[in-house]
Formats: sequence, structure tokens, C-alpha cells
Amino acid sequence: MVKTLDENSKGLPDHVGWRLWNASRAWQAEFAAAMRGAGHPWFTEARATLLGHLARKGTRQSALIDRMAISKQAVQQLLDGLEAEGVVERLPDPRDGRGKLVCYTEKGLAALRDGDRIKREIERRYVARLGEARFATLMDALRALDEGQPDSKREEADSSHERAESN
Amino acid sequence: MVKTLDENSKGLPDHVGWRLWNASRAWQAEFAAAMRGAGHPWFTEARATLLGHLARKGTRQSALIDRMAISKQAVQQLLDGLEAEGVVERLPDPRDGRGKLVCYTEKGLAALRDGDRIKREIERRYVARLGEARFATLMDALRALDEGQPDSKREEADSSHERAESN
DNA sequence: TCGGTTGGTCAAGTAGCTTGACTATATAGG
DNA sequence: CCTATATAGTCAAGCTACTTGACCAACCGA
Repeated sequence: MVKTLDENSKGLPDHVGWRLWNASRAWQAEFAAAMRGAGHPWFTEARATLLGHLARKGTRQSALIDRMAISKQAVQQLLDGLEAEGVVERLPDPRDGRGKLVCYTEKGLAALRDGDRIKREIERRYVARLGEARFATLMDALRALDEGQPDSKREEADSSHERAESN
Repeated sequence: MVKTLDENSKGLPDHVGWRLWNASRAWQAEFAAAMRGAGHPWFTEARATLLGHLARKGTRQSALIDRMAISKQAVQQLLDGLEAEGVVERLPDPRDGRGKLVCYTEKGLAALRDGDRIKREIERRYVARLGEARFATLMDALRALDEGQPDSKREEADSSHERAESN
């Protein structure tokens, strides 16, 4: 997206925004295709985002809501879907009658393992294409970009603060 | 998305895919916010993508369909919206009774100008954050990544071939 | 124990896609 | 010329990933 509004000379756009978008999109597509090919047809981008915030030992639904930058209802709907697919399950939180613990099922853990493998494979291919040095500088620049951005970094014991109630 | 499936040690993911996604997302958000702030509240990501393929002198609707990697109906719906907003207009193609030429309105051209300005401003800020050298290597790596990808590059006289009819 | 905050659900609406089914124009072959 | 097929566009319905609004139930602090 936002190849936007610029068309340099004859051809496609060529500014940071477009290049970033393009590269990101390519990575996604490659990853998702590999995941679906590896026997996880339920895999989608939105679900992956959510699972990325889900600790192996399980996470409170409310914690997921805090960490993802979307409404709690959206998180709930994603979870409904993942639960229906048998990837996660919602258990009652023993320490809070209201709360629910979202946990991986065996199926979910298997996907996790495949995901890690696939991710490493893609990375390997990227290194092969760019060379180690260039790949390293790429990562370095991207990290520097992220660091400057507000809202990145938020280590762990971070419940409560910012993201002050939306609904 | 796809912060996915890895959570290195304590904290957020840190692989290429995630970094790219994050950076891309940040750029988008910054650009869209600036555009809306500049008096173009109709601006969205999907619309920007489409406009990125629309030449200043106008483009055949069917050509837009070829260039964007989505269904013709999706393109049509996007155009419906943009037309309703008064950003583009659809004129009959004099050389083909079936075809329509999609053109910018004055409002659309104004957005184009603002977009270019904003894009340059963001780029300037990126350079300030990374330093010129690092910014240059970032662009270089991203370009190298794109080049390797299938379907990128498609200079101009490219009508017809690939993308063989979907619907 | 009462009031406010927190955790979660249900319902309805929107954006941005998809596929399927259809109409109108163009064009190539007999 | 006339028919067959490909091309350009439209209409309709459906899905995913979000949104806001309204609500209930459990917890917690004064």
C-alpha cells in the first residue's frame, strides 16, 4: 500500500514507506504460505499477531487485550475463532473468578514449533540473498527505527498504564 | 502481525519479519495521520494503494486492475468510494466503448501534492534518526530484497501477461 | 455493603476484500 | 457479415477483521 502518490519517473514508487511495505508484505506472504503448507490452514495474519502475544504457558485474556493495540471485542473474536479451530483453549483463571486463561492446545504448540522453523528458514534465505553483512545492517537500521518509535518496548511487568480503557 | 510465534527471551519478537512489519506499520500510521491532518479525511491505506497506481493523466480502470494484486470487483469498490469522495472521476474511454478512464479531480491532485510533501518530511525525519549512511544502506537492502522477489519490477509497456484472468 | 473498577460477552455496524453471475462492447475467423 | 470468444465493467452476496455501544458479573477498597 501507499506505493503511494509518487511514481518516480517511469515505474513503481521508490521511497522508504513503499519499500518497507513491500518487504513486509513479501515476508508475510511467504510465512503464511509456508504455514498453511505445513498443515495449518487456519493460519492468518491477524491470528498470528495474537498468538505472538500468547506465552507458551498461557496468558490472561485481559493481558492479551492490553498488549494488542485493538479492542477487547476484536481480541475476543479472534480467540473465538482460534478456539473453534482447536488451536487454543480458554480455561477459568483459578485466581480470579472473572478471568480466563488462554492456553495453547497440542495443536497450537505444534504450530508454534513449525512457525519457528519456517521463520528461521526464511531468514536463512534472506541472508543468502543479501549477504550476512547487508542483512545485519538491515536489521540494525530496522531496530534503530523501532526504538525511536513510541510504544515499542514494553518489557513484561507492564500491566496497567497507557492504553487507558477504550470501551 | 506475525510478531509471531517467537518471543525471544523476555520481551517482544526480534526477527526480520517482525521488524519489517513494525517499521512498515509505523510509516503507514505516520503518513495516514499526516494526510488526514492535512485535510484529507477520506485517506485510507487501501485507497492510497490504488492511487499509487493511478497516473496523473489518468489510467484505464482495467489497467488498474492488472497492476493491483486484487480482484477487479475490489478495485471497483475502491473507485466507487473515491469517486463518491470526489477524489477521482470515471470518464468514458474514447478509444474503447467498454472502457473507463479513471482521472484525478482537482481535489485528488491536491492530495497528491500534499502526499508528496508529507512523504518527503517523513523521509527527512528517518534520515535524521538513522544518519544518512545508515538510511542509505537500509534503502539498498530493501531494494535488493524487492528485486529478488517475483512480480516486482514491471516497467511500463507490460499490459497483458501473467495475472491471467481470475474472474 | 455499597460503589467503582476490571474481565468478559453479546449485538450490530464498517472497510476491504472475495467469488459468482451477469451485460455490453470489441475483435478474430469462417 | 455474422457468430464465437475474449475483454471491460457491474451487481449481489458473503467473509474476515476490525469498530462502538450496551451490558453483566466478579473483585476490591473505603
